[in-house]
Amino acid sequence: MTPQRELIARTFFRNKGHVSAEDIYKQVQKRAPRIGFATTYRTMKLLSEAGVASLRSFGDGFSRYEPALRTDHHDHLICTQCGHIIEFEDDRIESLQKTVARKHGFRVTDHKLELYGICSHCRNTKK
Amino acid sequence: MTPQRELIARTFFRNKGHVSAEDIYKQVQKRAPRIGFATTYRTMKLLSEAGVASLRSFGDGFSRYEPALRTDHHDHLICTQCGHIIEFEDDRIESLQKTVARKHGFRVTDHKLELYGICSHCRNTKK
DNA sequence: CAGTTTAATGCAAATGATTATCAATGTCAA
DNA sequence: TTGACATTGATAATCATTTGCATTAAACTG
Repeated sequence: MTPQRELIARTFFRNKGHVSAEDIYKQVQKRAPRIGFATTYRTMKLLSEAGVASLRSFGDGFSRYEPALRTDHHDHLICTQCGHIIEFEDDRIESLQKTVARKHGFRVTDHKLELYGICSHCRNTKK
Repeated sequence: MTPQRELIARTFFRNKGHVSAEDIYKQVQKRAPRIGFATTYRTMKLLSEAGVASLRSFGDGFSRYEPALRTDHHDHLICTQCGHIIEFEDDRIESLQKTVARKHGFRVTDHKLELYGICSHCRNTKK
């Protein structure tokens, strides 16, 4: 554990998740401009391999990280208008997923559920 | 509609879906080696914009296309070992998704559910 | 401590998927 | 046929991410 890794990790956890490597890099830059993006990427990969961050790629060009410490499984509602992401959790969906997977002989290790749509805010302030 | 576009489209539909642009390019190459990948990418984008193909990006580096003609909504089970992808459909999950989204004030336009795990085949043939 | 091994940094260049550029070619209507 | 216009295909450009490598710093060793 080096100073730069510590700063990067702290910066990462300060966020609410869904952070891109570049986001983290920019934030880190403000505090320590000498840290290169290579180190940021490397550290995020380390955190990811250590199981403390998990990689998630939404449809846009680049990959995002979020803390993997939490025990709850959360999924995402993504507004296609303003890009806002909110998390949700639904045990009934979770258990149905397991059922479906079992039916197909799968042992599920992870899952990803994303609902794309228009959030209430955008719907109200639209045209 | 040009000959190369027709070939690319035909090739695309011959597949079962979840095809990457490069997959299509390679297949097209066998029949018409003079077609460049630029045309393949362009045509796939056209098909996608025309609503006849839909873009889907799983976690791996590149984007996949699948036919969008079907009326049913299907989701994916992805084996993290052999990469095999099978589709499934579950109305109960669908309706729960709508419920959850409504609760958060979202109007859902699309969704994506991916379950990652080990398929039965890989589980049986493993060490 | 001094010296040596080792790992981590940061810059720049490499990568890999995708997109844009552009000259050459094809299409088609007048 | 001629010109207007879209499409092609080869290549160069992009953009996020990786990697190579020389430099620096930390961690042992005696």
